[in-house]
Amino acid sequence: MKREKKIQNSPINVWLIEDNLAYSNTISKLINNTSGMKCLKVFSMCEDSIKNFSPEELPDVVLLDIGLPGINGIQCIGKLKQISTDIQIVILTVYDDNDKLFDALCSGASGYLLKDSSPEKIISSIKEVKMGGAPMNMLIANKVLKMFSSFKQTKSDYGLTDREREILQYIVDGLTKQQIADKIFLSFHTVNTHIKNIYNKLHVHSRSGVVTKVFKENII
Amino acid sequence: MKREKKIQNSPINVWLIEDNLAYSNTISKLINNTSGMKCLKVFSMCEDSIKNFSPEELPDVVLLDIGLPGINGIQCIGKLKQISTDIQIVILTVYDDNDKLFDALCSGASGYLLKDSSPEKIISSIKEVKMGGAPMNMLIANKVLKMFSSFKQTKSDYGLTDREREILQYIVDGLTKQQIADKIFLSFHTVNTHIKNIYNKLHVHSRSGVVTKVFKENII
DNA sequence: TAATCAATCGCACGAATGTGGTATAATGCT
DNA sequence: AGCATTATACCACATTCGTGCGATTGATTA
Repeated sequence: MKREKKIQNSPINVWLIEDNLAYSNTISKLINNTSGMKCLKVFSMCEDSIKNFSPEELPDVVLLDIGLPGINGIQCIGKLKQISTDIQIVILTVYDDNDKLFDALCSGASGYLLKDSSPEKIISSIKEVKMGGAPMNMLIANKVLKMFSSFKQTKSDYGLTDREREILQYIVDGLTKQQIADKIFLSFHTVNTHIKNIYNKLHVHSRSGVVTKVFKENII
Repeated sequence: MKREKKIQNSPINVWLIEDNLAYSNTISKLINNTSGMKCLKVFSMCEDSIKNFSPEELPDVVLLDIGLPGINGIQCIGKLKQISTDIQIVILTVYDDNDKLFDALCSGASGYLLKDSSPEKIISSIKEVKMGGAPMNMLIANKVLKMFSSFKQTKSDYGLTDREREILQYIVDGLTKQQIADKIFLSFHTVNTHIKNIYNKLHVHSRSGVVTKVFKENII
């Protein structure tokens, strides 16, 4: 009973990592003026946040500005997550380029906000990420989804036949011509011919070339 | 002036592809009872939506249930996008597994809602996607971001030295030992030795093996 | 100081590769 | 019926590869 009450009532412990003093003042005040959350620590560098922490008072949510001096802000995400995966990290930045966004998400960020976000959006994002959500600006969410569609494999085929594709797979697996011949009960010469044709179709002249092409262009 | 007014006032043209009649009735009524949007067509199969369309009356937004009979709902996304990339597709489904989600996003979906979403969420999502956003449920957004962190390369290294890594890159590029030697002004024998060491460290015995390992385990 | 490691260079040789041919039977298309 | 494609098979040969061995130099470390 007491425990339950504590969990419900304990404010969300928010840390802020941000080098712009004016902005960090604004945000920390905003948070502290909101019931249900407290901005307990403010750092201007990632290093400080990692050094100055004690295991008892881990943050629930970290608002992190990437692109500030000192070590790479992106790396900071990983280091914080290393301390505890329970720390939810929300990026708060002016950068909206795909590279930073992608790197931040890959490193384990749970949210991504641009600095032009409204105070209401920032507050709701803190609540949302605490509840297991992934707050983002509309623009950011759109970029994230577009990244997926850019993953879409073009599946080049180069007009390979089924047999050629089969043998190509064995080449990628590292088998020699003789091993391939044995495996699919063909003559060494037949395998040799197929490989010749594969090389012609893919315009390569070596095993390394063909394997690299297979992976880079998602053949097979 | 007149044009501007038309753009502002023309309702969002929404299509619904959904085989559950009760649910599709509910949703289409919900949309038609909301000012600013109209549900002009309802299909129970993807095929119908692709056949029965005329270039003049393209939808702005399609609410698509994946996992209904007929062709794969995922493929439907691609086909609709092929007709026009301006069509914004929002998935509306009961499935929340990573595979369906991933495939849908890769195929070009601009939003992903679960069927337990509130009517308000559905309406706001239609507006949001029209404005260039990417509406998702909290749970879905979280899954999407988690997918990114699962991409994170482990960067196996196998204790390769800088020189070895350099030569490994040339192998991947398809150069022969002699070509590598010429390129970095080394003796053929030195390159040979480096490659021997690389093979030992990576536990491979052929060029195909080493290249495959490089790509599968993100070495270099 | 001794030891270890990385980078360099060398030789030898069997195994495998890449490439130039040619040829036959089966299948499908038009 | 004729043509194209595919899969099959063979030969030959120069090139390249993989791997066994050993050796010297310089830098770093114990």
